[in-house]
Amino acid sequence: MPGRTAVTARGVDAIPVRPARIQDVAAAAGVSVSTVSNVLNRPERVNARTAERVRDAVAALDYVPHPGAAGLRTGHTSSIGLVLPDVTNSFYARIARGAADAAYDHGYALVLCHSGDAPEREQGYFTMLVEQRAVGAVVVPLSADPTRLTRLRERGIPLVLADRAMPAQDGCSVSVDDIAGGRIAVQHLLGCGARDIVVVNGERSIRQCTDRYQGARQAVRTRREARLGQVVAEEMTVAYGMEIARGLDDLPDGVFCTNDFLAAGLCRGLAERGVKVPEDVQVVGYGDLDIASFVGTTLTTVRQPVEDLGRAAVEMLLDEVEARAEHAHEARVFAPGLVLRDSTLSLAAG
Amino acid sequence: MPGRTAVTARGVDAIPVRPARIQDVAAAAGVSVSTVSNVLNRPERVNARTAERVRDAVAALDYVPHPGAAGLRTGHTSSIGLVLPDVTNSFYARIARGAADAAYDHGYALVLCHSGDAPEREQGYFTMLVEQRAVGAVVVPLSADPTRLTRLRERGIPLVLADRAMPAQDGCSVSVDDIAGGRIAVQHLLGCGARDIVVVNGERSIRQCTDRYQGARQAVRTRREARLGQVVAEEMTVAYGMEIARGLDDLPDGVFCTNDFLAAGLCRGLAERGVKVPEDVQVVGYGDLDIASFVGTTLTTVRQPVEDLGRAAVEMLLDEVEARAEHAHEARVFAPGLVLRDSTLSLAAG
DNA sequence: CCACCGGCAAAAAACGTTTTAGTCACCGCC
DNA sequence: GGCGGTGACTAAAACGTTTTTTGCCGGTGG
Repeated sequence: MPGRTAVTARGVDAIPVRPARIQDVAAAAGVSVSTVSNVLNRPERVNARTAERVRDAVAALDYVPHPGAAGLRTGHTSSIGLVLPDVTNSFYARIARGAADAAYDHGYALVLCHSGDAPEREQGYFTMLVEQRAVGAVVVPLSADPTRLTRLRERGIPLVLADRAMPAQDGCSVSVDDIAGGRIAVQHLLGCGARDIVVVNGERSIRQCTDRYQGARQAVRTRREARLGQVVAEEMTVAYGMEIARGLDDLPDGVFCTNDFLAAGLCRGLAERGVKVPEDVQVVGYGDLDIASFVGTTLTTVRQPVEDLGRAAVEMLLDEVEARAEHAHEARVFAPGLVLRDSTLSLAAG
Repeated sequence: MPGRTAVTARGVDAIPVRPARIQDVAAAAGVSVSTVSNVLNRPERVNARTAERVRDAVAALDYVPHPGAAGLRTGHTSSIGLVLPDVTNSFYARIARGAADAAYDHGYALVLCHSGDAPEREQGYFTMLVEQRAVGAVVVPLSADPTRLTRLRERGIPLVLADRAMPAQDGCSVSVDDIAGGRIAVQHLLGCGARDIVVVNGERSIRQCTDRYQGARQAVRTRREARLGQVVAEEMTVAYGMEIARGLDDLPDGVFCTNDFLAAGLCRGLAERGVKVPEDVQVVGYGDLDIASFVGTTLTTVRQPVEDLGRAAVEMLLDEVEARAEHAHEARVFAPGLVLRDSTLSLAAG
């Protein structure tokens, strides 16, 4: 799709005014270059009156330091990488938002690396980050294989893994507690009176899926009379959710879908069969995607503090970058929460 | 939500091996520093055999040039800014993806600036970009007021506006042709047999909304017997879509909602009233959000080539950066397309 | 009166490149 | 044999900072 061009015009660029150097500021303030630098970086070392004069000059000339030059001298830049599979996926987008917020607060630039499910591109970004002398990176790696990350590691670029566990001696990581998530989901179903519960799950090979199921089992064990079943969908999509709804033989009274797409599909499938949600079957989803509040009967679901993940990742990274010696690696795990909507009876909360 | 810490460990960082400098390469290859530089930047100037030797040394030492130092000398970096209101919004996320792809292809780093609807933060990012000496920026500005962008402009940082028109003499811009979008949406309704059509629109102050309505009018004018009405929603949300469905007095036979949220809500509201989509009323949405394929009856909608927007923006920006003198500003407009789903009868396509 | 010190400020040496202006050897030509 | 040219390389000067070292000056304790 080449697009059409509406209007064009020669670029009449303004005269590109050369930005002020530190030297100019020094001259304007009648001090030496080093004094200016000191005012900017260690104000306590310089006399208040002089500092004042220098600051005036800075303002007058609209001086901004050249980070390249500074980085050259100090050996570190102020940019960090964020590499993730797909910005378009709302889960990762939320991580990105959290990371962007934190980076902004700390004055770092966040360079967005969209690996797009292509391992070679992920690798390409890694080398770009070492080229750029990025000071660290938050990464949601494409595969669990940790050797892929060695290139960064051995170049001395600190890493924080997001949404993937990491042996804590290797570095920091942030993730959501999926066991707890599964537990609160099923606890809620039990609290709403459900006793015959089915987990509609994704592939067993996905860590998140087995964790959520494990949490569900923990919850069920607390109730003598409750039973737990499981159905595994090939893919975690709306379509498979519908299919599973059609295939359910004896209807359970509660269903925990380990993702909101499955849950949405399931609800639709049940509706087609004339089964009412939540009167006949109560449903809990997982993820609190946009879709959860849009489907026919809005979904009770488990919400993950994803922005917090991104934010924490950046902050842990910067701690490592700035503290260096005293930094202790940490695998921080966040607690999910429950969002109550129409697909459960909500007799009890939690 | 503080999160809990599972495991911690002292950071046993690998000895931070100082990266090789160009000087080391020169020594290893037995040539001067400038020769190495020439091999890397203007290979034609140096003897093939020498170049070979240098390249071997580069590989052996795993040398990567220091962009800060290079930028210091050459005066330009290789990073560009992408500032947008919200990465989490799928429209902007798709722009980001396109931009990231293009930036990656051209070897530029894309720094993500999430302005989050806060004008002062947007401004903060602008100054960050000039500090960082970014070579240019793609921006989806928060407000139409162009004076906000002057800070970048007068610092000589080229800009490409995305999703907002811009006088072409001031710079490049990319956008989607919303008039065409409105037209094809309503043309489709007409083609499906609808004659009494209502546009469910957003605030008149939003350029996109008035454009889409204008397109709708154009389409209707081609049919003598067709009539067009308009309802304006306070906000373009699912909730308002439902409300409007409830309030419709004499049902039209076709509805064009200028965004998919409205359309989804409308469908739900109609269903509550027992009105069948598409048998009684045909509905077309706009935007092809995820939601469009999830709602009860999946939505026929207008799809915008958003990734192309992002990609084109970056490419136009880099053209301006690299060509400078010969660059001609351009306001590129992309054509939307129609996605056929269940909410229209699809007697005719397009 | 001297040595020393503390508080400021300035000079100068990096940091890792790119690029300009050579240097040098060699060649062909009158 | 001198002379201009050319091809291949190098020395050295930037680029804009930060940081270490040095220097100055007035005050203070001995």
